[in-house]
Amino acid sequence: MGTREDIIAAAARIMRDEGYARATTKEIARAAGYSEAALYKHFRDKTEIFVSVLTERLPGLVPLLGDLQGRAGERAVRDNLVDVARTAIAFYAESFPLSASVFSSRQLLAAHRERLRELAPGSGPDRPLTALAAYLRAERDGGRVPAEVDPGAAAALLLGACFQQAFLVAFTGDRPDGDTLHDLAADLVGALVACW
Amino acid sequence: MGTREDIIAAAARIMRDEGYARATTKEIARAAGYSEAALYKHFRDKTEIFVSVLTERLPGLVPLLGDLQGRAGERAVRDNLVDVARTAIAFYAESFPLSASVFSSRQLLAAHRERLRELAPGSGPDRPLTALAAYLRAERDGGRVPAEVDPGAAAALLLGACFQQAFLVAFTGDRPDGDTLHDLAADLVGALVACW
DNA sequence: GTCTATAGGGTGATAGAC
DNA sequence: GTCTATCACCCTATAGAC
Repeated sequence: MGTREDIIAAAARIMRDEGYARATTKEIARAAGYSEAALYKHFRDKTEIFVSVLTERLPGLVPLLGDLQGRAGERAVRDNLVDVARTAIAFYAESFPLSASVFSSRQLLAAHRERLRELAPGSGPDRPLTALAAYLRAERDGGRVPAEVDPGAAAALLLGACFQQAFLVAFTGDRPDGDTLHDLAADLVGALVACW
Repeated sequence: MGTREDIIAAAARIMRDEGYARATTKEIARAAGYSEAALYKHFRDKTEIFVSVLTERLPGLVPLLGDLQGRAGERAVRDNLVDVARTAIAFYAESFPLSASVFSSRQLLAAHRERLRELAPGSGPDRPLTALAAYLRAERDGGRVPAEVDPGAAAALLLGACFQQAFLVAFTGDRPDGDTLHDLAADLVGALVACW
């Protein structure tokens, strides 16, 4: 692991555990085992460190969704959706505190938005939504989902619910155990596909 | 408007427009037209100002939901839900940047959570969810919603989707016009109640 | 209740040696 | 590439006069 990666890893850990406000260059440098000056040899400024954490360290929800689309038709749609919901809640719960920090300053928000578009076009926060909608469309074309279903709206309902549940988890601070998580995911999917 | 209200109003404006990081005591005092010292005559510390903004200035989504429950049966459930969705998206879009700021520091998050429970018990971020679920239960008891519907899950789907859409709006920075908002709300509700 | 002034501590970022 | 040392600034909170 190179210096740059050390720094990003340290920054990610501090931001997650202590909050963005505590993630000063001094703290990051100390945790990474380098001097503050070293930070500035690898990153233009502090914002660049933060944006790098966000774009390079977040675990992917998108990969799961991508796989899913290619395998449309292999398993029951309902089971696939429960998997998606479970993964999404866990993913959002982990990434929420970090993503939310972006809103602590307009400048930071703008920088992040800009950076995201420049180095990973089309991988913004709406990416999971479009990926899930594409999967549902594929299943619908395969006749395994009723023709009347609106893939975009259905994806928005399911992932939106996961997003908010994750917010609640992050806010209250207690993470649900595996069973609770599964039940929650199953209930949401159940309500969504009630009459499919 | 008293001094205290002036301060809260100024703080709210700065936090919304500039982000929490920019909302320093100096800025707030300047914008409110008072000295920094005056802030500390009305609030114990800066956290108390922030929490006051959050609990006293956010427009109410809950009132609408409360009214709704009392009037179950008067209008088509679907129309009521579209109203709820529209209001919820607007509400969440406005409050998201502020609420998100809570995550900038663990200490702030803890303080806010604590304060919320102490001065408005049961009005946490899950309040709209329980209120909407109660409304749906009332309609279900009245036979206007199928017996198989899970009110809690349905509420989580609809409000969750609104929450995430609001996040996307806040993230990209462009707010949708009234028509777009209405269409979005109608699509979400349509997908939810497709077979009710 | 409000002010001015300041304490006391942190901050991001840079210079220059190795 | 990394270090030590430091700058210039900004932050929250308080003291004391009016």
